[in-house]
Amino acid sequence: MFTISYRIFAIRNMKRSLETIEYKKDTEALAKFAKALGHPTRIAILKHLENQSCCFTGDLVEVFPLAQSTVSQHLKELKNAGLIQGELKPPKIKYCINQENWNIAKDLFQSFFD
Amino acid sequence: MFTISYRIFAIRNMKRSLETIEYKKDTEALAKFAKALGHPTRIAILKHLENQSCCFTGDLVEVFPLAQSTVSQHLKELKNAGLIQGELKPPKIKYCINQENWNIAKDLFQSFFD
DNA sequence: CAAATATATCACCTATTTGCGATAAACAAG
DNA sequence: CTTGTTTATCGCAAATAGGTGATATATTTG
Repeated sequence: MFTISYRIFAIRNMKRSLETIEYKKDTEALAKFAKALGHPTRIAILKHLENQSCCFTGDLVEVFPLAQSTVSQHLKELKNAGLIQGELKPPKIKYCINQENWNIAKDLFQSFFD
Repeated sequence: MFTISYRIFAIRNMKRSLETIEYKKDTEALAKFAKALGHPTRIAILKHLENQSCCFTGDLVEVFPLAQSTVSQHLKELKNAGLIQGELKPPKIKYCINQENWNIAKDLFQSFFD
């Protein structure tokens, strides 16, 4: 088991790099959008926004059996990914789909899948 | 700051549920695919497979500056998500896109984005 | 100013992800 | 059976994600 060939292999098998990898811009962008879509709650929020066109945080808290802070967190991630945007209607915040980035994401996924 | 109204709010603001949420089948499926796509290395692997149609683990280890075990992990996740499949060509393994699930994912994303 | 309302953020905990080196496993060839 | 080749898996550490209750912030209204 601990033969010489194993040792030789082990050396060849070692870490290739410590630097962070450089990917193409499109690859990074697609991965970022996909990551934001990678949770069922966030998919459901976006579907909800597509139907309603817009809605408030409170509406979503009523729809999902989650704490308000949890819903807020998911909205934050969607906003960071650029998929939604919030418009202040004090004291509420109206969230809508960010149509510009939505189209970018749509195109990225479309061309990715041929 | 610690007024009565805060206490009343705090109670209303508490956890809504401890059970796991039930989502629609499509929502779960889309989230699962998206999660698998949520890392640039995995996007790059899939793009590579789309070009080459198929390739071995070793080919990918040469393409990416990552340890062999790391590449293997990413392949495992893509396989678990159903996006790729491995065919044994001992001692190698030839990975290809799972066309059936690929089309399912494609349709899910397409109808999600309208 | 005080109270109410709506939302965000903090501190905390647990679970998952990402990466690695080392090792195991499967098989072909000598 | 031993060696070499290729890939998977294990064990670990660091980082990130997901959820919560508590608290902060901002604004309207009395």
